[in-house]
Amino acid sequence: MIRILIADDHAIVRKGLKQLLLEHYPTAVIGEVADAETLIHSVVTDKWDVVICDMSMPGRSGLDALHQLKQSFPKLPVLIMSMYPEDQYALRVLKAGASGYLGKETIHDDIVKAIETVRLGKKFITPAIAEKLADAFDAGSTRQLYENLSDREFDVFRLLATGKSVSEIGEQLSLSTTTVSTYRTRIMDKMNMRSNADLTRYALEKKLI
Amino acid sequence: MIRILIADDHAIVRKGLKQLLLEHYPTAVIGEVADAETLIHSVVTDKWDVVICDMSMPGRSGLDALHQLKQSFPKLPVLIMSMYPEDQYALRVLKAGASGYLGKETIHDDIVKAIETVRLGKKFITPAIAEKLADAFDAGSTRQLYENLSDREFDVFRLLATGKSVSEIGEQLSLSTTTVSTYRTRIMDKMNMRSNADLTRYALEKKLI
DNA sequence: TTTTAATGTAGTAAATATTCTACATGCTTC
DNA sequence: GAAGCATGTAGAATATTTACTACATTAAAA
Repeated sequence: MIRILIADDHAIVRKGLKQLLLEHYPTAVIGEVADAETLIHSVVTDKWDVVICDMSMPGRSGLDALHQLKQSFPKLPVLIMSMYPEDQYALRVLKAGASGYLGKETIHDDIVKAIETVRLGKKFITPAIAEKLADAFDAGSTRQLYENLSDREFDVFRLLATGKSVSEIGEQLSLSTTTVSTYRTRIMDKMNMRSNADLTRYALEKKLI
Repeated sequence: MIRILIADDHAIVRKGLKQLLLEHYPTAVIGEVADAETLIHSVVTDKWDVVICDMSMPGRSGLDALHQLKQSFPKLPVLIMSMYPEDQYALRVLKAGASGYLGKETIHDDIVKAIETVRLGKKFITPAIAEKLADAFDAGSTRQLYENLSDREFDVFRLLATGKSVSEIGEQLSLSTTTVSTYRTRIMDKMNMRSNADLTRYALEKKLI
């Protein structure tokens, strides 16, 4: 008999997930919590085999909650789910100690396999994420993403994040636009991002611009 | 016996919502569709009393689908739900002919009342939205920049802000990329911006993405 | 001290995006 | 009810960006 705790602020999502889980584990005990506080509390007072936690909950974020959980219960498997298909978060989440990452798109198909995997103490990693992971891990682990950029790359990164075009940047730095474009590619590569908007978001978040 | 059609791309959300509805309407017939195409199709071939539709579905957006629906079936009540608590969208959605707007936060509590209301041909308006509505009528009130955008433009604006390229957007909305580009120009014009990064920044600030 | 990996730099060809123009429709406005 | 603007939509020509490749130079590792 498995005991699963669901943490998500949307009642509908909890309901749907619970339903889904019961179809596969008819005897399971399913707990539900709607915010990070309660999640922590529930983990302290009850015993769970797996926690499934949404990334974006009000109050302290899922990531934050994850940190706390892992500090007190390093062995409790936590699966993180998120609206964002972007596996940009995936790395962050795994680094923070999660046992797996599921986009809400795929959760329906993957959840059971994920649970089986993490119950054995293993991590559930989709191929796409595995690749990202491998790439990211041989570079320094606790460093900020942008710290891996070379000086030149960093310059370009900031200019891109503020919305400058590659040709404007080329002009400003007296470089060929293709050179700038090459930097851009390398930046995207190192930072694991796909669009300039990602750079802008990131830079805003880190207060780099 | 009520017939309700659910349109949402997340299987879990559909499942949860269905569950929820069955608790209140044990005899209800609940249909599920995962994208706008199928939604339209299903409305044409079957008869439904209410449609509950997610704003942000892949392919044509919920807003777009809503337009089409309303064109062919002006009297069919459509409830729009959205992840975003912000009632930024609410006005827009109501103007497009929706019978009500529900944030996914509150749907759990409001859905039954909403359904009962719209079945009578009335609109379901939460107090928060009512206030917005009132404000909107007050001409002097500071109109947000983005409120000057047409629906189509707004769709494109959001997608651009999240980092989608014009061609991706064209594909997603089944438009020529040049059309999307034209919208982009008009958006920049109306909002007085010059780069996609500006859009991203703005959208983040206003919590539109 | 080789060998290897990272960095700074571009060119060419291919892919994308933008500009400008155009046209049909639907709503206002006078 | 005609005139005019806002909207939804694209095509052709043009401009910009990207992918791929390449090659010194330097820094790091073996």
